[in-house]
Amino acid sequence: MAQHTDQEAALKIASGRKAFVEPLRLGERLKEIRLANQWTLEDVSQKTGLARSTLSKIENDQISPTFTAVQKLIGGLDIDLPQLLSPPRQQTRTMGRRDMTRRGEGQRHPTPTYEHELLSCELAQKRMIPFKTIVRARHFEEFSEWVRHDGEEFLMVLDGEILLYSEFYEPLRLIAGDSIYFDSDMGHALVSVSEEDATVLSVCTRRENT
Amino acid sequence: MAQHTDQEAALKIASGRKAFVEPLRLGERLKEIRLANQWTLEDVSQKTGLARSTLSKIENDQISPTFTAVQKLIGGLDIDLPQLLSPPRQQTRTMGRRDMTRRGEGQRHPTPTYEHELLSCELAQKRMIPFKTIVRARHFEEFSEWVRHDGEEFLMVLDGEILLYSEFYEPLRLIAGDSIYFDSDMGHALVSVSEEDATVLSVCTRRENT
DNA sequence: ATGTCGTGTTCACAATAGGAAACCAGGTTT
DNA sequence: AAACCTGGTTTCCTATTGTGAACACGACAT
Repeated sequence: MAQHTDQEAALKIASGRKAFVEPLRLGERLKEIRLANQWTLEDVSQKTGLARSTLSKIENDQISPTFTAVQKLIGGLDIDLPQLLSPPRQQTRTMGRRDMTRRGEGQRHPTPTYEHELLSCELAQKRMIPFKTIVRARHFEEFSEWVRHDGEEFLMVLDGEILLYSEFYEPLRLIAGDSIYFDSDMGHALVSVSEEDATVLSVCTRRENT
Repeated sequence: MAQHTDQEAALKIASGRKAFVEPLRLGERLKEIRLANQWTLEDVSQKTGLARSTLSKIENDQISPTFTAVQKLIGGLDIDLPQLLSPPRQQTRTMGRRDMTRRGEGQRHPTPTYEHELLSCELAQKRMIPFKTIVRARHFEEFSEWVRHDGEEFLMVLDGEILLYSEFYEPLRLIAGDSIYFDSDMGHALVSVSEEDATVLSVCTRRENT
């Protein structure tokens, strides 16, 4: 973790959170694709409608293309985003990473209804997202709409007692030690029903990036 | 002249089924995500480092964000491209399964060193495997060899105190409330060091089907 | 009322991306 | 040699993005 430029560091501080800005060699990748297909800049220009010069600058990381430009690229070259962005298939498993979080030392992230504490957030590129939550909500009405996010979620009540509302089921009462696993794209919402605000531990699957 | 047009048409058909650039309501989608998480423009600004005004204009499709801007978005909000771009991703899975396990009602699975209790084991085809463990081992020597399994593991100490031995690190002392995330193909082993046997909650990723 | 937060939008300007043309190789042809 | 191509880079200049400040609107106080 010593490869941070000042700008990246500043960004981290400014954003207050992780901001794991991956290198994302988009230009490099584009060039790869172009050469792999033996296309010339002019060819690509024809296909995409972008100027030769623009393409050159993108490949050399001299400019950051506009999103419309990216669309023209993926449209014109008939590729898709993942293909453009996932050249670094490095992923090299088995590197033995680890990231420990002491009690209460996670990154706190308050909302009106929940108070989240993200755990192990030093580690990017992980397949699960663990976090502890203090359930501040007391009534279902406090939620403007269902909470939902792609993937699956596992949840265990650590303290207190909650009511789990979900889109397709009756509300479920859970006390400390109880746990539940569910598809998190089904709307859901938690409220505390114990005297003190309940706390739960959740683990979500991260969305697969193809 | 006509030939030129034909050529272009042929090119389109050959190279791009999606010759026309789809609308791609990126702004709309961003707003969805923002509201779904009950974030304000200012919040998102903090998280991403982009100006409030910029975000507003992006949401209202008044500008096409630069790719660096998009990166800041996905980085700051901890989402990924597909999530940002695929609003119609709904109704794919959304089957809303769930599986609840009351405290102590999981499937017990004892070993000499650990006493596992599998949670939510009614549900097949899930991406995570949650289980609670009573750590009976008291000395590292009780393990004949490293525990290791493909994927990643998240672990939180529920009661007591443990020592986490791992292949590439010094032993780590964890007490109730502490948590850790690690690549589980790295050898690991737990021993209780508190008076009573410690209990931990673990969640493992299931082996990928690739 | 008036004030003052907090949220989202709209200025006006600075920063930067996109495009046309000029430029610079290195090959061919003459 | 010089006169071409051809593919890639660089130089302008314009169009657009990105930003801070000002603005408008409500909510909620005083």
